[in-house]
Amino acid sequence: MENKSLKQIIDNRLEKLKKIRELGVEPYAYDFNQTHHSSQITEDLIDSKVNLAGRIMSLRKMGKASFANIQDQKGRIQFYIARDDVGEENYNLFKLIDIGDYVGIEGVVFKTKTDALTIKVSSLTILSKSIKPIPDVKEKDGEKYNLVSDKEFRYRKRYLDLIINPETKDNYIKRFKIINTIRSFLNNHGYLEVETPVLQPIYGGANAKPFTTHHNALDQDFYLRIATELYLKQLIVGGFEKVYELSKDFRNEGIDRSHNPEFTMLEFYQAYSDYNFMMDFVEEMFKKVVEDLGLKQISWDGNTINFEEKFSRKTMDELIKEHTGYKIDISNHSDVLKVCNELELEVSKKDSLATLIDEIMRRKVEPNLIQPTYVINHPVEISPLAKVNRNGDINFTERFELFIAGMEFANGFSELNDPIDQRKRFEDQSNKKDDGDEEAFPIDENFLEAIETGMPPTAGVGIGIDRLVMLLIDTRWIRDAIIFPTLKSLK
RNA sequence: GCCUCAGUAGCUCAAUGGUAGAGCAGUGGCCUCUUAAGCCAUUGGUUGUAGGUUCGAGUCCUUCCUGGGGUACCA
Repeated sequence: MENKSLKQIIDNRLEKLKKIRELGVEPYAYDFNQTHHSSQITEDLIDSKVNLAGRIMSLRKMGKASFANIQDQKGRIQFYIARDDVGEENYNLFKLIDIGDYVGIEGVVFKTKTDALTIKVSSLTILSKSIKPIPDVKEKDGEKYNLVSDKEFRYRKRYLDLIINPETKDNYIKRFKIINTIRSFLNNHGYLEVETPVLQPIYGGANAKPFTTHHNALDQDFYLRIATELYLKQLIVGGFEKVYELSKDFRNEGIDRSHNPEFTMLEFYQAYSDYNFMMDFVEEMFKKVVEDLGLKQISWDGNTINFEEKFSRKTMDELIKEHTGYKIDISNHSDVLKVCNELELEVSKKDSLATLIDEIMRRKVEPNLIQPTYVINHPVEISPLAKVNRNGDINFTERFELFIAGMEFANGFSELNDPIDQRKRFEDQSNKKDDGDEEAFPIDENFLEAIETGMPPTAGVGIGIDRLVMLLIDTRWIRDAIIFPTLKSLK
């Protein structure tokens, strides 16, 4: 509960609220005519009349005249208010203003003796009285004081983080711009944005533990989707040729620096194309996003990443050779096992070939893929929805994963459209599940029937949007990229 | 899930096991060019929670809660 100190502050503000009403003023206004934002106030506007609105961030009261700063979406601006300019009544209202209140000001732009662009107020309107105080951050010479250091505070009360920390706001503005850029890119290429069920009777399309829920009227359990893949492909079967869905997926797994239980995923599918086409397309999309942010290269966690060069494409055996020095036949289990042991990886000889390869990739290769790199042609066992290689090498698939700065950003493939093969792959997954693999997914008969009806050759891609945002705002923490991250409730 | 660190006023931080303190914010006063405004005065604490050790616990031990950092699963 609130303790005395906070209660005292709130009581004082409630008292002021009462006094404002006694002056015949409604402290929660209905509208305000904003003619300018703080960032638009320049020397060119000196002597011009302007109306601005925003939140009071600092106050310097000096008896019969005062300075204060307001913050709007674009930044901050100082205003000057003097009793002789606004009149006794309006100045008395101003005296009841606190840090955190929203106000509207009408006035004229001028420069103070210290050359600060300032609004000389002719009339002040209170727009919203703040009852609960915001942390008062002080700033001098770019140095900030009393900044809230508690990360938990910033995550639980993101609105305060946004008020206090301009760079937090900048990061989320970037996030939402990135998402808009991606939408425009896909729309401009003839894609249709679609919606598919969040509540799914059978989960699939990825290897992950799902959230489970229950529909009362149907008396049936549903899963929150872990991926949109199986529904989007049914739309391809239905005759849509280019579709995408940009939305939340849910995975009931651990929370850490780079994982949140709900996260934003983009999946898109294009009929009559293959993974080679999609690698070009994804590359173009990434370059467009980076360009729209006004960048040619980006720095992330101390690395400089260049988006001007063509993304390289390498198979797993090429990459393993490059990063470990071992030239191995990745279809030979005992060779791969031997290399795993020599690299001191924690594996057992019972592990499948695909697991062993994956282990080498994850430990020794992927963290070193700093510049944009497509890893291509994954083992069929870990790619149950991808077509096998057209060159006849049926143990490997036409699949790619895009790595940048050691993180995976995209996963795509030539979609498996052979219904007989697809059923067999599902049965293998289902057997793994029966053997206790919690993340293998169950057989989805609806999906198989759709494929049996006939799906055109198609390529599809999934892109983790939160990761992309992390890359572009240069953070290692997904909580800096997700505006309301999942937290445990306080008891 | 495991390991580890942390939690003191609205915010930032102090306090050898020995009376819980400061700055900012708040409140009252003075102040018509201030900008971490200034000057004077002043309010505000069950030290995350529940126990224990001790003459005495913010400090040592244990439980629980929440979070941070690792790590596992994973995107």
